[in-house]
Amino acid sequence: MSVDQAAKREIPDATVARLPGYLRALGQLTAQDVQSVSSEELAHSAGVSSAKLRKDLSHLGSYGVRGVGYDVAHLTYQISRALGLTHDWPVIIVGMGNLGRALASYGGFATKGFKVVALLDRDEGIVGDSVDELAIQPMEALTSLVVPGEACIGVIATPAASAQAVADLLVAAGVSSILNFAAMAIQVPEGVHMRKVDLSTELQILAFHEQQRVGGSDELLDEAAGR
Amino acid sequence: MSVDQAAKREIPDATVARLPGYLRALGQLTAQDVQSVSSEELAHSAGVSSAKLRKDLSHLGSYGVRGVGYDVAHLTYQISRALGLTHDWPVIIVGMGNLGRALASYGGFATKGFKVVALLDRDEGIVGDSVDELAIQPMEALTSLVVPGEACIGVIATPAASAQAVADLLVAAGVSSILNFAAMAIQVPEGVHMRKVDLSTELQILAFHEQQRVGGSDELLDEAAGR
DNA sequence: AGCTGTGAAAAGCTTCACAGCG
DNA sequence: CGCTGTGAAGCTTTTCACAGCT
Repeated sequence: MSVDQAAKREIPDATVARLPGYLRALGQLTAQDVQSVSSEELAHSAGVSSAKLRKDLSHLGSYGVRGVGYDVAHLTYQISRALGLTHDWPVIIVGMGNLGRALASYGGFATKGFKVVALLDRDEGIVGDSVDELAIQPMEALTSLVVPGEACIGVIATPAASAQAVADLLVAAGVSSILNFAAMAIQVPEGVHMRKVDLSTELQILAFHEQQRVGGSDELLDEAAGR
Repeated sequence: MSVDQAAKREIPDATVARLPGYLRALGQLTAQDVQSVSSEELAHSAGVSSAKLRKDLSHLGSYGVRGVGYDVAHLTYQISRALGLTHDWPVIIVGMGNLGRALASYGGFATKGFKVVALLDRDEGIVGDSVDELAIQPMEALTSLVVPGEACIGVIATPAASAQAVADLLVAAGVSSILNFAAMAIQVPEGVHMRKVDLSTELQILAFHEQQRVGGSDELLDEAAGR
Protein backbone atom coordinates (compact mmCIF):
# COMPACT_ATOMS: atom_id res chain seq x y z
CA MET A 1 0.00 0.00 0.00
CA SER A 2 1.17 3.46 -0.94
CA VAL A 3 3.83 1.57 -2.78
CA ASP A 4 6.26 4.41 -2.26
CA GLN A 5 6.46 5.70 -5.79
CA ALA A 6 10.06 6.59 -4.92
CA ALA A 7 10.88 6.08 -8.57
CA LYS A 8 13.11 3.32 -9.78
CA ARG A 9 15.70 2.11 -7.29
CA GLU A 10 18.37 3.18 -9.73
CA ILE A 11 20.53 5.76 -8.03
CA PRO A 12 23.90 6.02 -9.83
CA ASP A 13 26.98 5.30 -7.71
CA ALA A 14 28.40 8.74 -8.41
CA THR A 15 25.23 10.28 -7.01
CA VAL A 16 25.22 8.08 -3.91
CA ALA A 17 28.80 9.15 -3.20
CA ARG A 18 27.73 12.81 -3.17
CA LEU A 19 24.53 12.51 -1.12
CA PRO A 20 26.41 12.51 2.23
CA GLY A 21 27.94 15.84 1.23
CA TYR A 22 24.51 17.33 0.54
CA LEU A 23 23.28 15.98 3.83
CA ARG A 24 26.10 17.69 5.67
CA ALA A 25 25.50 21.01 3.92
CA LEU A 26 21.82 20.75 4.78
CA GLY A 27 22.75 20.09 8.39
CA GLN A 28 24.62 23.38 8.53
CA LEU A 29 21.66 25.21 7.04
CA THR A 30 19.37 23.63 9.62
CA ALA A 31 21.71 24.79 12.37
CA GLN A 32 21.38 28.32 11.00
CA ASP A 33 17.60 28.03 10.93
CA VAL A 34 17.47 28.36 7.17
CA GLN A 35 14.15 27.02 5.85
CA SER A 36 14.65 26.94 2.13
CA VAL A 37 17.60 26.79 -0.23
CA SER A 38 18.18 27.02 -3.98
CA SER A 39 20.17 24.45 -5.95
CA GLU A 40 22.76 27.14 -6.58
CA GLU A 41 23.36 27.82 -2.89
CA LEU A 42 23.28 24.22 -1.75
CA ALA A 43 25.56 23.16 -4.58
CA HIS A 44 28.04 25.84 -3.61
CA SER A 45 28.28 24.74 -0.01
CA ALA A 46 28.67 21.14 -1.03
CA GLY A 47 31.30 22.07 -3.61
CA VAL A 48 29.58 20.87 -6.78
CA SER A 49 27.84 22.52 -9.73
CA SER A 50 24.15 23.31 -9.48
CA ALA A 51 23.36 21.24 -12.57
CA LYS A 52 24.99 18.22 -10.95
CA LEU A 53 23.10 18.76 -7.73
CA ARG A 54 19.76 19.02 -9.50
CA LYS A 55 20.46 15.92 -11.58
CA ASP A 56 21.49 14.03 -8.45
CA LEU A 57 18.36 15.03 -6.57
CA SER A 58 16.17 14.20 -9.54
CA HIS A 59 17.15 10.55 -9.04
CA LEU A 60 15.51 10.55 -5.62
CA GLY A 61 12.30 12.17 -6.76
CA SER A 62 10.87 15.63 -7.29
CA TYR A 63 11.32 17.34 -3.96
CA GLY A 64 11.94 20.93 -5.00
CA VAL A 65 9.54 23.76 -5.69
CA ARG A 66 10.05 25.52 -9.03
CA GLY A 67 10.76 29.17 -8.71
CA VAL A 68 11.57 28.73 -5.02
CA GLY A 69 14.05 25.98 -4.14
CA TYR A 70 14.15 23.09 -1.70
CA ASP A 71 12.70 22.86 1.78
CA VAL A 72 15.70 22.13 3.98
CA ALA A 73 13.94 19.83 6.42
CA HIS A 74 12.11 17.83 3.78
CA LEU A 75 15.13 17.40 1.56
CA THR A 76 17.18 16.30 4.57
CA TYR A 77 14.60 13.65 5.28
CA GLN A 78 14.43 12.42 1.70
CA ILE A 79 18.19 12.09 1.36
CA SER A 80 18.45 10.34 4.73
CA ARG A 81 15.79 7.98 3.62
CA ALA A 82 17.47 7.26 0.29
CA LEU A 83 20.73 6.49 2.08
CA GLY A 84 19.03 4.20 4.57
CA LEU A 85 19.68 6.39 7.59
CA THR A 86 16.19 6.34 8.99
CA HIS A 87 17.43 4.03 11.71
CA ASP A 88 20.86 3.53 13.28
CA TRP A 89 23.28 0.97 11.88
CA PRO A 90 25.41 -0.89 14.38
CA VAL A 91 29.17 -0.49 13.87
CA ILE A 92 31.94 -2.71 15.24
CA ILE A 93 35.49 -1.32 15.31
CA VAL A 94 38.36 -3.80 15.28
CA GLY A 95 41.85 -2.67 16.31
CA MET A 96 42.18 -0.27 19.20
CA GLY A 97 45.54 1.31 18.43
CA ASN A 98 45.90 5.02 17.87
CA LEU A 99 43.67 4.98 14.83
CA GLY A 100 40.97 2.78 16.31
CA ARG A 101 40.75 4.98 19.40
CA ALA A 102 40.56 8.08 17.26
CA LEU A 103 37.73 6.54 15.22
CA ALA A 104 35.88 5.37 18.33
CA SER A 105 35.79 8.86 19.79
CA TYR A 106 35.46 10.64 16.45
CA GLY A 107 32.42 12.78 15.86
CA GLY A 108 31.70 10.95 12.61
CA PHE A 109 29.55 8.40 14.35
CA ALA A 110 27.65 11.05 16.22
CA THR A 111 26.09 11.87 12.85
CA LYS A 112 22.68 10.36 12.92
CA GLY A 113 22.71 6.95 11.36
CA PHE A 114 25.41 4.99 13.17
CA LYS A 115 26.09 3.63 16.61
CA VAL A 116 29.33 2.02 17.72
CA VAL A 117 28.20 -1.16 19.47
CA ALA A 118 31.56 -2.81 20.13
CA LEU A 119 35.31 -2.27 20.18
CA LEU A 120 37.53 -5.29 19.66
CA ASP A 121 41.25 -5.95 19.92
CA ARG A 122 43.46 -9.00 19.78
CA ASP A 123 45.76 -7.73 22.52
CA GLU A 124 44.77 -9.21 25.89
CA GLY A 125 46.67 -6.37 27.52
CA ILE A 126 44.12 -3.73 26.57
CA VAL A 127 40.96 -5.85 26.63
CA GLY A 128 38.81 -4.42 29.39
CA ASP A 129 40.05 -0.85 28.94
CA SER A 130 37.37 1.65 28.06
CA VAL A 131 37.32 4.12 25.19
CA ASP A 132 34.54 6.64 25.25
CA GLU A 133 32.59 4.59 27.80
CA LEU A 134 32.70 1.40 25.76
CA ALA A 135 34.82 -1.53 26.95
CA ILE A 136 37.31 -3.20 24.63
CA GLN A 137 36.44 -6.85 24.08
CA PRO A 138 38.49 -9.78 22.79
CA MET A 139 38.11 -10.95 19.19
CA GLU A 140 36.20 -14.01 20.37
CA ALA A 141 33.27 -11.77 21.26
CA LEU A 142 32.65 -11.20 17.57
CA THR A 143 30.43 -14.20 16.91
CA SER A 144 28.02 -13.31 19.69
CA LEU A 145 27.87 -9.66 18.58
CA VAL A 146 26.68 -10.23 15.05
CA VAL A 147 23.14 -11.41 14.59
CA PRO A 148 23.03 -13.19 11.22
CA GLY A 149 19.83 -11.63 10.01
CA GLU A 150 20.69 -8.15 11.17
CA ALA A 151 23.01 -5.97 9.10
CA CYS A 152 26.14 -4.62 10.70
CA ILE A 153 29.15 -2.61 9.57
CA GLY A 154 32.69 -3.64 10.49
CA VAL A 155 35.55 -1.13 10.62
CA ILE A 156 39.11 -2.45 10.35
CA ALA A 157 41.67 -0.23 12.11
CA THR A 158 44.38 -2.82 12.67
CA PRO A 159 47.95 -2.85 11.32
CA ALA A 160 48.19 -3.89 7.67
CA ALA A 161 49.51 -7.34 8.56
CA SER A 162 46.33 -8.36 10.40
CA ALA A 163 43.80 -6.73 8.09
CA GLN A 164 43.06 -9.74 5.90
CA ALA A 165 42.69 -12.08 8.89
CA VAL A 166 40.32 -9.65 10.58
CA ALA A 167 38.31 -9.26 7.40
CA ASP A 168 37.96 -13.04 7.19
CA LEU A 169 36.74 -13.17 10.79
CA LEU A 170 34.22 -10.40 10.18
CA VAL A 171 32.86 -12.12 7.09
CA ALA A 172 32.70 -15.46 8.88
CA ALA A 173 30.70 -13.83 11.66
CA GLY A 174 28.20 -12.50 9.13
CA VAL A 175 29.27 -8.88 8.66
CA SER A 176 28.43 -7.86 5.12
CA SER A 177 29.81 -4.30 4.95
CA ILE A 178 33.40 -3.48 5.79
CA LEU A 179 35.27 -0.20 5.95
CA ASN A 180 39.01 -0.80 5.82
CA PHE A 181 41.46 1.76 7.21
CA ALA A 182 44.46 -0.58 7.14
CA ALA A 183 47.17 0.18 4.60
CA MET A 184 46.50 -3.04 2.74
CA ALA A 185 44.15 -4.22 0.01
CA ILE A 186 41.98 -6.99 1.37
CA GLN A 187 39.96 -9.59 -0.53
CA VAL A 188 36.37 -10.27 0.42
CA PRO A 189 33.92 -12.77 -1.04
CA GLU A 190 31.35 -11.55 -3.50
CA GLY A 191 28.32 -10.18 -1.73
CA VAL A 192 30.32 -8.42 0.94
CA HIS A 193 30.59 -4.70 0.39
CA MET A 194 34.00 -3.23 1.08
CA ARG A 195 35.35 0.30 1.03
CA LYS A 196 38.85 1.45 1.73
CA VAL A 197 40.17 4.65 3.25
CA ASP A 198 43.85 5.13 2.95
CA LEU A 199 46.12 7.97 3.90
CA SER A 200 48.99 7.10 1.60
CA THR A 201 46.72 6.67 -1.40
CA GLU A 202 45.32 10.15 -0.86
CA LEU A 203 48.75 11.68 -0.36
CA GLN A 204 50.05 10.02 -3.50
CA ILE A 205 47.18 11.40 -5.55
CA LEU A 206 47.94 14.87 -4.18
CA ALA A 207 51.63 14.37 -4.95
CA PHE A 208 50.77 13.56 -8.55
CA HIS A 209 48.83 16.76 -9.03
CA GLU A 210 51.41 18.81 -7.19
CA GLN A 211 54.03 17.43 -9.52
CA GLN A 212 51.91 18.24 -12.56
CA ARG A 213 51.60 21.79 -11.34
CA VAL A 214 55.33 22.41 -11.66
CA GLY A 215 54.39 21.07 -15.03
CA GLY A 216 57.34 22.04 -17.17
CA SER A 217 59.87 19.53 -18.41
CA ASP A 218 62.17 20.44 -15.58
CA GLU A 219 62.99 17.17 -13.88
CA LEU A 220 66.11 18.68 -12.32
CA LEU A 221 64.02 20.70 -9.92
CA ASP A 222 62.70 17.41 -8.58
CA GLU A 223 66.13 16.28 -7.53
CA ALA A 224 67.08 19.64 -6.08
CA ALA A 225 63.90 19.95 -4.06
CA GLY A 226 64.48 16.61 -2.34
CA ARG A 227 65.85 17.19 1.11
CA MET B 1 68.32 14.64 -25.19
CA SER B 2 66.52 11.36 -24.60
CA VAL B 3 63.54 13.59 -24.12
CA ASP B 4 61.90 10.95 -22.01
CA GLN B 5 59.35 9.78 -24.54
CA ALA B 6 57.11 9.20 -21.54
CA ALA B 7 54.21 9.75 -23.87
CA LYS B 8 51.77 12.56 -23.47
CA ARG B 9 51.34 13.89 -19.94
CA GLU B 10 47.73 12.83 -20.10
CA ILE B 11 47.09 10.33 -17.36
CA PRO B 12 43.33 10.11 -16.68
CA ASP B 13 42.22 10.91 -13.13
CA ALA B 14 40.64 7.50 -12.72
CA THR B 15 43.99 5.93 -13.53
CA VAL B 16 45.93 8.18 -11.15
CA ALA B 17 43.56 7.19 -8.36
CA ARG B 18 44.41 3.51 -8.90
CA LEU B 19 48.18 3.78 -9.27
CA PRO B 20 48.80 3.85 -5.49
CA GLY B 21 46.98 0.53 -5.24
CA TYR B 22 49.22 -1.03 -7.86
CA LEU B 23 52.25 0.36 -6.07
CA ARG B 24 51.17 -1.28 -2.85
CA ALA B 25 50.54 -4.63 -4.52
CA LEU B 26 53.97 -4.42 -6.14
CA GLY B 27 55.48 -3.68 -2.74
CA GLN B 28 54.07 -6.93 -1.40
CA LEU B 29 55.47 -8.85 -4.35
CA THR B 30 58.87 -7.26 -3.80
CA ALA B 31 58.75 -8.34 -0.16
CA GLN B 32 58.14 -11.89 -1.36
CA ASP B 33 61.08 -11.68 -3.77
CA VAL B 34 58.83 -12.06 -6.78
CA GLN B 35 60.61 -10.79 -9.91
CA SER B 36 57.90 -10.79 -12.52
CA VAL B 37 54.12 -10.61 -12.54
CA SER B 38 51.33 -10.88 -15.12
CA SER B 39 48.56 -8.32 -15.49
CA GLU B 40 46.13 -10.96 -14.31
CA GLU B 41 47.95 -11.57 -11.03
CA LEU B 42 48.73 -7.96 -10.27
CA ALA B 43 45.18 -6.90 -11.08
CA HIS B 44 43.83 -9.54 -8.73
CA SER B 45 45.91 -8.39 -5.77
CA ALA B 46 44.98 -4.78 -6.42
CA GLY B 47 41.33 -5.70 -6.77
CA VAL B 48 40.68 -4.59 -10.36
CA SER B 49 40.19 -6.32 -13.71
CA SER B 50 43.24 -7.15 -15.80
CA ALA B 51 41.95 -5.14 -18.76
CA LYS B 52 41.70 -2.09 -16.55
CA LEU B 53 45.18 -2.60 -15.18
CA ARG B 54 46.71 -2.93 -18.64
CA LYS B 55 44.88 0.13 -19.92
CA ASP B 56 46.01 2.09 -16.89
CA LEU B 57 49.63 1.07 -17.31
CA SER B 58 49.51 1.82 -21.02
CA HIS B 59 49.10 5.47 -20.12
CA LEU B 60 52.49 5.51 -18.44
CA GLY B 61 54.29 3.82 -21.29
CA SER B 62 55.08 0.32 -22.49
CA TYR B 63 56.79 -1.31 -19.57
CA GLY B 64 55.63 -4.91 -19.88
CA VAL B 65 57.06 -7.80 -21.87
CA ARG B 66 54.60 -9.59 -24.15
CA GLY B 67 54.21 -13.23 -23.40
CA VAL B 68 55.86 -12.73 -20.01
CA GLY B 69 54.48 -9.94 -17.84
CA TYR B 70 55.91 -6.99 -15.91
CA ASP B 71 59.24 -6.73 -14.10
CA VAL B 72 58.24 -5.91 -10.52
CA ALA B 73 61.16 -3.60 -9.76
CA HIS B 74 60.96 -1.68 -13.00
CA LEU B 75 57.21 -1.23 -12.88
CA THR B 76 57.47 -0.05 -9.27
CA TYR B 77 59.95 2.57 -10.37
CA GLN B 78 57.88 3.74 -13.32
CA ILE B 79 54.71 4.13 -11.27
CA SER B 80 56.60 5.95 -8.50
CA ARG B 81 58.01 8.26 -11.09
CA ALA B 82 54.63 8.93 -12.68
CA LEU B 83 53.18 9.78 -9.27
CA GLY B 84 56.05 12.10 -8.43
CA LEU B 85 57.40 9.97 -5.60
CA THR B 86 61.03 9.99 -6.65
CA HIS B 87 61.70 12.40 -3.83
CA ASP B 88 60.00 12.97 -0.49
CA TRP B 89 57.22 15.53 -0.14
CA PRO B 90 57.07 17.47 3.11
CA VAL B 91 53.81 17.09 5.05
CA ILE B 92 52.47 19.35 7.80
CA ILE B 93 49.76 18.02 10.08
CA VAL B 94 47.46 20.52 11.78
CA GLY B 95 45.39 19.44 14.77
CA MET B 96 46.92 17.10 17.33
CA GLY B 97 43.83 15.57 18.83
CA ASN B 98 43.22 11.84 18.70
CA LEU B 99 43.07 11.80 14.95
CA GLY B 100 46.12 14.00 14.37
CA ARG B 101 48.20 11.86 16.69
CA ALA B 102 47.05 8.71 14.98
CA LEU B 103 47.99 10.16 11.60
CA ALA B 104 51.36 11.39 12.86
CA SER B 105 52.34 7.94 14.01
CA TYR B 106 50.54 6.10 11.24
CA GLY B 107 52.57 3.89 8.96
CA GLY B 108 51.13 5.63 5.93
CA PHE B 109 53.88 8.20 5.88
CA ALA B 110 56.55 5.58 6.21
CA THR B 111 55.67 4.71 2.63
CA LYS B 112 58.37 6.17 0.50
CA GLY B 113 57.38 9.55 -0.75
CA PHE B 114 56.36 11.57 2.30
CA LYS B 115 57.95 13.01 5.38
CA VAL B 116 56.10 14.67 8.23
CA VAL B 117 58.04 17.86 8.83
CA ALA B 118 55.81 19.57 11.38
CA LEU B 119 52.91 19.07 13.77
CA LEU B 120 50.80 22.10 14.67
CA ASP B 121 48.07 22.79 17.16
CA ARG B 122 46.21 25.85 18.35
CA ASP B 123 46.12 24.67 21.97
CA GLU B 124 48.99 26.23 23.95
CA GLY B 125 48.54 23.44 26.49
CA ILE B 126 49.96 20.75 24.22
CA VAL B 127 52.45 22.85 22.25
CA GLY B 128 55.86 21.46 23.11
CA ASP B 129 54.63 17.89 23.62
CA SER B 130 56.20 15.33 21.32
CA VAL B 131 54.47 12.82 19.09
CA ASP B 132 56.69 10.25 17.47
CA GLU B 133 59.82 12.35 18.21
CA LEU B 134 58.44 15.50 16.61
CA ALA B 135 57.50 18.46 18.79
CA ILE B 136 54.09 20.10 18.47
CA GLN B 137 54.41 23.74 17.41
CA PRO B 138 51.97 26.65 17.62
CA MET B 139 50.04 27.76 14.54
CA GLU B 140 52.25 30.82 14.20
CA ALA B 141 55.12 28.56 13.14
CA LEU B 142 53.31 27.93 9.88
CA THR B 143 54.62 30.88 7.91
CA SER B 144 58.24 30.02 8.61
CA LEU B 145 57.70 26.36 7.73
CA VAL B 146 56.42 26.83 4.21
CA VAL B 147 58.93 27.96 1.64
CA PRO B 148 56.92 29.66 -1.12
CA GLY B 149 58.73 28.05 -4.02
CA GLU B 150 58.77 24.59 -2.50
CA ALA B 151 55.67 22.41 -2.62
CA CYS B 152 54.20 21.11 0.61
CA ILE B 153 51.16 19.11 1.62
CA GLY B 154 48.93 20.20 4.51
CA VAL B 155 46.79 17.73 6.46
CA ILE B 156 43.82 19.07 8.42
CA ALA B 157 42.93 16.91 11.43
CA THR B 158 41.12 19.53 13.51
CA PRO B 159 37.49 19.57 14.66
CA ALA B 160 35.04 20.54 11.94
CA ALA B 161 34.52 24.00 13.37
CA SER B 162 38.16 25.03 12.82
CA ALA B 163 38.71 23.36 9.48
CA GLN B 164 37.92 26.31 7.24
CA ALA B 165 40.07 28.71 9.28
CA VAL B 166 42.98 26.29 9.20
CA ALA B 167 42.59 25.81 5.46
CA ASP B 168 42.69 29.58 4.99
CA LEU B 169 45.89 29.78 7.05
CA LEU B 170 47.51 26.98 5.07
CA VAL B 171 46.63 28.61 1.77
CA ALA B 172 47.86 31.99 2.98
CA ALA B 173 51.16 30.40 3.97
CA GLY B 174 51.56 28.99 0.48
CA VAL B 175 50.45 25.37 0.84
CA SER B 176 48.92 24.25 -2.44
CA SER B 177 47.75 20.73 -1.62
CA ILE B 178 45.46 19.95 1.27
CA LEU B 179 44.11 16.70 2.65
CA ASN B 180 41.08 17.32 4.84
CA PHE B 181 40.05 14.81 7.51
CA ALA B 182 37.66 17.17 9.26
CA ALA B 183 33.96 16.38 8.98
CA MET B 184 33.29 19.57 7.05
CA ALA B 185 33.41 20.67 3.42
CA ILE B 186 35.94 23.45 3.06
CA GLN B 187 36.33 25.98 0.26
CA VAL B 188 39.73 26.65 -1.24
CA PRO B 189 40.74 29.09 -3.97
CA GLU B 190 41.24 27.80 -7.46
CA GLY B 191 44.72 26.45 -7.92
CA VAL B 192 44.83 24.74 -4.54
CA HIS B 193 44.28 21.03 -4.74
CA MET B 194 42.05 19.60 -2.05
CA ARG B 195 40.99 16.09 -1.16
CA LYS B 196 38.68 14.98 1.57
CA VAL B 197 38.61 11.83 3.67
CA ASP B 198 35.56 11.38 5.76
CA LEU B 199 34.40 8.59 7.98
CA SER B 200 30.73 9.39 7.95
CA THR B 201 30.62 9.75 4.18
CA GLU B 202 32.09 6.29 3.81
CA LEU B 203 29.73 4.79 6.37
CA GLN B 204 26.76 6.38 4.67
CA ILE B 205 27.74 4.94 1.33
CA LEU B 206 28.03 1.51 2.94
CA ALA B 207 24.66 2.02 4.59
CA PHE B 208 23.09 2.74 1.23
CA HIS B 209 24.36 -0.48 -0.28
CA GLU B 210 23.49 -2.47 2.81
CA GLN B 211 19.97 -1.13 2.59
CA GLN B 212 19.76 -2.02 -1.11
CA ARG B 213 20.79 -5.56 -0.25
CA VAL B 214 17.72 -6.13 1.89
CA GLY B 215 16.19 -4.86 -1.31
CA GLY B 216 12.58 -5.86 -0.90
CA SER B 217 9.82 -3.38 -0.17
CA ASP B 218 9.95 -4.28 3.49
CA GLU B 219 10.34 -0.99 5.29
CA LEU B 220 8.92 -2.48 8.49
CA LEU B 221 12.09 -4.45 9.07
CA ASP B 222 13.92 -1.14 9.14
CA GLU B 223 11.96 0.08 12.10
CA ALA B 224 12.19 -3.20 13.95
CA ALA B 225 15.95 -3.43 13.50
CA GLY B 226 16.50 -0.10 15.20
CA ARG B 227 17.65 -0.71 18.73
C1' DA C 1 52.12 -20.23 -27.07
C1' DG C 2 51.18 -16.55 -24.13
C1' DC C 3 50.55 -12.12 -22.51
C1' DT C 4 50.78 -7.22 -23.45
C1' DG C 5 49.06 -3.01 -25.62
C1' DT C 6 45.28 -0.85 -27.90
C1' DG C 7 41.61 0.45 -31.13
C1' DA C 8 36.64 0.28 -31.02
C1' DA C 9 32.27 -0.41 -28.70
C1' DA C 10 29.60 0.15 -24.60
C1' DA C 11 28.43 2.11 -20.38
C1' DG C 12 28.43 5.77 -17.22
C1' DC C 13 28.77 10.53 -15.86
C1' DT C 14 28.66 15.58 -16.49
C1' DT C 15 27.27 19.66 -18.71
C1' DC C 16 24.15 22.27 -21.40
C1' DA C 17 20.14 24.65 -22.21
C1' DC C 18 15.51 25.15 -21.93
C1' DA C 19 10.62 23.55 -21.22
C1' DG C 20 7.52 23.65 -17.57
C1' DC C 21 5.63 24.80 -13.36
C1' DG C 22 4.74 27.69 -9.24
C1' DC D 1 9.83 35.93 -13.40
C1' DG D 2 12.78 32.36 -11.25
C1' DC D 3 14.19 28.06 -10.32
C1' DT D 4 13.53 23.16 -10.83
C1' DG D 5 13.60 18.92 -13.54
C1' DT D 6 15.23 16.74 -17.63
C1' DG D 7 16.08 15.35 -22.50
C1' DA D 8 20.03 15.58 -25.44
C1' DA D 9 24.89 16.34 -26.35
C1' DG D 10 29.55 15.75 -24.99
C1' DC D 11 33.00 13.73 -22.37
C1' DT D 12 35.24 10.12 -19.47
C1' DT D 13 35.83 5.53 -18.05
C1' DT D 14 35.27 0.65 -18.61
C1' DT D 15 35.01 -3.42 -21.19
C1' DC D 16 35.81 -6.18 -25.15
C1' DA D 17 38.47 -8.66 -28.25
C1' DC D 18 42.32 -9.28 -30.87
C1' DA D 19 46.60 -7.76 -33.37
C1' DG D 20 51.35 -7.83 -32.39
C1' DC D 21 55.49 -8.87 -30.10
C1' DT D 22 58.75 -12.09 -27.52
